[in-house]
Amino acid sequence: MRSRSERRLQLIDATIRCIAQHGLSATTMQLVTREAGLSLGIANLHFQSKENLLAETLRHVTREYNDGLLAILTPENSTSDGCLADTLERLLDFQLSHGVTQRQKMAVWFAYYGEASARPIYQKICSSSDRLSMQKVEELFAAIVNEGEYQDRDPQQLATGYLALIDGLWLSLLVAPRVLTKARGKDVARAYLQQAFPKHLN
Amino acid sequence: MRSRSERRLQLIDATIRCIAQHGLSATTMQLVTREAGLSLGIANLHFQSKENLLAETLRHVTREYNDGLLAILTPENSTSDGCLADTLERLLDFQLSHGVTQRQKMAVWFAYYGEASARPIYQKICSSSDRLSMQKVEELFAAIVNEGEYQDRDPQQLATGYLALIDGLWLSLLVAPRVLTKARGKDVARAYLQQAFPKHLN
DNA sequence: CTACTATGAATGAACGTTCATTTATAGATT
DNA sequence: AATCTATAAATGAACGTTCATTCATAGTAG
Repeated sequence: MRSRSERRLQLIDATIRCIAQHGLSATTMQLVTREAGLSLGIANLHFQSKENLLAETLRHVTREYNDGLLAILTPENSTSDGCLADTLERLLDFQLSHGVTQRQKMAVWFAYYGEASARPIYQKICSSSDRLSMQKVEELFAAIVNEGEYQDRDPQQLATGYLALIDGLWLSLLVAPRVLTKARGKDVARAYLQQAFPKHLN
Repeated sequence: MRSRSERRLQLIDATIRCIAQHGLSATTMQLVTREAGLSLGIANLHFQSKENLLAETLRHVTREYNDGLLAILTPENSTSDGCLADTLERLLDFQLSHGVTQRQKMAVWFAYYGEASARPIYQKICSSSDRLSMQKVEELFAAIVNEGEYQDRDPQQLATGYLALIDGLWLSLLVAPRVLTKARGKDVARAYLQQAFPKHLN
């Protein structure tokens, strides 16, 4: 017998693996609980319903990503480490790191995005996560624009473009990994940032 | 009584509406045939199975988009109209046009992308469509780089980045239309192209 | 003993698919 | 023109399956 939080995590991990392997629509309670090595009824005990389990799984993946992002983009970290150029570099490294771009995570991410337009709860989680990323990246870009005296650059527009670019690259990595490698994707994102902030990236 | 092709189109249209409204996983044969104003059995008569109906619907949406893209990017059109700058402008207009960015189409598109990693048939259709876009945009960019004597620019990298950016913008338009408007999205994409080809866009 | 965790057979709702039947259309026959 | 016949289109009740959920039962810890 395990604690409540341990079982919850165990089930969420199994859910992630099921979604990545079988897709969201083919993920059943049988599949999830078997993947977790537990009995069928256990998921309803800890999550009440499948709908809730799926929402909690999305929250888990989202939180994991946001925590990683905040670790880089919270002011105390980005200033204590020194220059903004380093923060920019670390942001790029993180967003195209192995942990973030592994198939399992991306498959889960986009599975929920695909259903988001029809499910308010998914839409809410996804959009509030996006809003956070946008805010933090915009702050960073604004600071860089200020420091580098990049006139005629709009930090908000650059942030919108950068985050859209990252999303698009993730999608390509997921759907056509043969065509686009992670290294190449990183080059593309880096080129975008170099064009935007030539003094801060080389 | 209608012809085979008419009924097929009628059912595909109804499927698109159902996916946009209820999501892919909640799209049932009941829902689709009722939306089309027809009886339950009719979809199996014309498409054999639900799986096939869904695949044909994806093919339909994909073909529609590709046709629009090819109308702009086939050599005879882009040269007959004159300069490459116009072609670039028309590409941008098309990809952020009302027809392409309407919620219904984008919702369908990303619903399938979300399931693509688990369903080979979806993956195949999506990735082959992506490959076509990539090829055509790369050709255009290569011609522009040549014409504008943009040294140190890699057409393939620029095309990868541009298409990823467009995908990411579509995703934002779908998930958070309040945050990103179509006009703003177009500005962002235009800014990318301006940075890449300053002589060809103003 | 009490309270919590875990199991998995049982349940009923919902689903895709089938098929006997009905309806509509077009060509042939008178 | 009118009637018959052949073919295809369309219907929806019925079927078997799968699914999420429930719950009686068993196990475990304090």
